[in-house]
Amino acid sequence: MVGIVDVAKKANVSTATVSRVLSRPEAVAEKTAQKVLKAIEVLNYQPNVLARQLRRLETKTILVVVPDITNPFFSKVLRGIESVAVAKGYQVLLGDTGNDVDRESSYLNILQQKKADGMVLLTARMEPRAVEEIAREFPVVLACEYIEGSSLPTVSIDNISGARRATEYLIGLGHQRIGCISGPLDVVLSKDRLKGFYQAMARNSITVEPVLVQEGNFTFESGFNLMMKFFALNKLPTAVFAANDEMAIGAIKAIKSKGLNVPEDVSVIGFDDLKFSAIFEPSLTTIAQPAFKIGETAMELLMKLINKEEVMQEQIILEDTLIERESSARLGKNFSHGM
Amino acid sequence: MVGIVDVAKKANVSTATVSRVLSRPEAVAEKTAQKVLKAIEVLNYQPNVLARQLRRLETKTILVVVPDITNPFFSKVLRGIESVAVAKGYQVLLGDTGNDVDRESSYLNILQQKKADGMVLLTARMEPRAVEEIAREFPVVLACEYIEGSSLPTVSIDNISGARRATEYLIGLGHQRIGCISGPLDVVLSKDRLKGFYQAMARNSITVEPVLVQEGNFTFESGFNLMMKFFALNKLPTAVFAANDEMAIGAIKAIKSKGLNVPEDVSVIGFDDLKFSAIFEPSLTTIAQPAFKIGETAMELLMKLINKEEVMQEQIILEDTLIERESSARLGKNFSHGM
DNA sequence: TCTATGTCTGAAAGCGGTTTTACAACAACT
DNA sequence: AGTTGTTGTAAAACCGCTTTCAGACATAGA
Repeated sequence: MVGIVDVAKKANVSTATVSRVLSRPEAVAEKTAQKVLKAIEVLNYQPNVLARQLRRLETKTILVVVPDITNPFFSKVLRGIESVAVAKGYQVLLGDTGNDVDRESSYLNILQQKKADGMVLLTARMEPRAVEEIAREFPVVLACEYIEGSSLPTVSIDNISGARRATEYLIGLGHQRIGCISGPLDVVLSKDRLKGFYQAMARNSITVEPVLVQEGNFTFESGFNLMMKFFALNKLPTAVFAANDEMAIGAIKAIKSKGLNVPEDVSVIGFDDLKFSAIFEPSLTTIAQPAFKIGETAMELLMKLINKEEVMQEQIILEDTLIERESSARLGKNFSHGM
Repeated sequence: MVGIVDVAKKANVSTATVSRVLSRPEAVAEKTAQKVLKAIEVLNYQPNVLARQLRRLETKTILVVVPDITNPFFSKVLRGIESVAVAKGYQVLLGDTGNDVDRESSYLNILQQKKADGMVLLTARMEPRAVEEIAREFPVVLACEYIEGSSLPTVSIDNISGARRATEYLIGLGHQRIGCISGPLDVVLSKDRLKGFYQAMARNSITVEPVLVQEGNFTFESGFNLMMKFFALNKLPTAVFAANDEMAIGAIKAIKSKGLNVPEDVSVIGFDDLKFSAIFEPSLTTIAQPAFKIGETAMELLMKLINKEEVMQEQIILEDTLIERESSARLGKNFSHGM
């Protein structure tokens, strides 16, 4: 291992000078710098980052905790985070929890052990208190999710209004018997989307039949099964709001499996706008989240926290968009197949 | 910051003793250990990992370089890696290259700077020489891809035989005019799949029409466009082998857009077995790669290299599987719609 | 010529642990 | 009692780099 002392020796200067050439070249004479640079070149010297970090007490690394990296929505957010991280000279340490709360909180240690300068959480199911405590001491930002009643820095869309918009869109198409396949209700984000659904129904004075609201877990399978449940209960809605695209697609498959058509017999709307949602047939009407942008924004916010910059706004809400595609249609519309 | 000296002072021992209590408790008297433990407890002492790493010259971190984390195939491999990493007390640093060769090689520095103990590459488009050089000095394993003519540790399936099997499956269904939509040919993996395609054709003495072999880039769009090209050239094959599922689905969409049906008019087979491939309609016949297992195996291999264990086999080939679904059928089969 | 000012550089003290070395204390043997 | 061996602890060196502090030297001004 070639170290800074080797370079110093070779260039006939002190280690301090070598260090300065690397970090503040303007503070050292041109001629000396040349000598040092050459020695570095010849010896192929690579500074040991660990030592530098220990000295500076910073890691240039941030931790991202994800509930499921396999989920394309999260990986897109992650990419947004990564893109600005790299641009700012940071690396990202990945923590995939596999939707496991214990593993989620175990990642807090990494921060405490100074292995990362900050953290962005894409999931927040652990003890709110634990997160808040950590956040007091280290830079933390929540993305996508937030913690109820806490004012931690957060970047997300407004899930309530998004879900409300989705539901009102269906109502606008004439639907009244609208089913809802929600996400797991221990997640704030799911609660919000459900809340938005109820709000839309209430605003339009439509009574919600309790049995038409079912709790899923964001997987394709749960979407499929819960739609089948509607069939089994003989409570077929004319439209379904699913709290994410994967479940929406599951629901559509269930409808098709019963020989019915989407949107002719049942309209379906999802949430997230996965790439695949545009490809699926029928293509899925959905609420698009700016996933990449959420990631970017969250990372930018985190950078500001790390650099102790003035932050005027710690709760950032990004815009979602309703994307109309084939899976939704006006109630009772007379479909003329084949043009 | 409470440090080891504070603990030592509190417990009335030296810092060395505190350190020993933490790393080799058997080397210190029971009574002393108790005192120390209590002091640690009271002060809520957290050892500074950076300092430890600097001294031990290890990071307990591995670097994973991925071409595109958004691609569900890679994220699944990544998950496999992560699962064994966590089990062994390692963290994973993520490097997403966005398919950019420069960023790919820039990640090599992380290793040289000792920010990671080892690396697994899910992409290897950079200078083979650069990789080999790094691999001489640090533990490196390639997963999914490999480098031609090099004997670096590798975990993957046999892409040649996989592609051959896919093609021969189509041939077995009676197809002769088989089109191939390959991956980008600067990637070994793509070359191999193409090679497998040619092998299958040659073994069965079928002449390949050059125009029926087109180079895509693994995206849905390229699959769609190249299939459209077949139409435009008036060279419609009766079956198509696409080098991955995304392109296969793109091709199917193109076929459908022309008013033809899959598999009635054209059979399509893909490669990877994405989750979505089973959901898409028609569900996709494909070659399944054990993505998670590739990740696990690669990480296990890397662990052995890091621990300088004896490794009997450095090139590991895992089994792929042909999954028959709806997108492929016997040539000229008389389809009876509606059962 | 002598002092003031400024520019460069080197020595040394950390950063916060781990590990080696040395030694003290005590038990067990001749 | 004197020697040897064992065990537990403290002191100090070390990991490799950064940064402060002060000294050396050169140039400019008095």
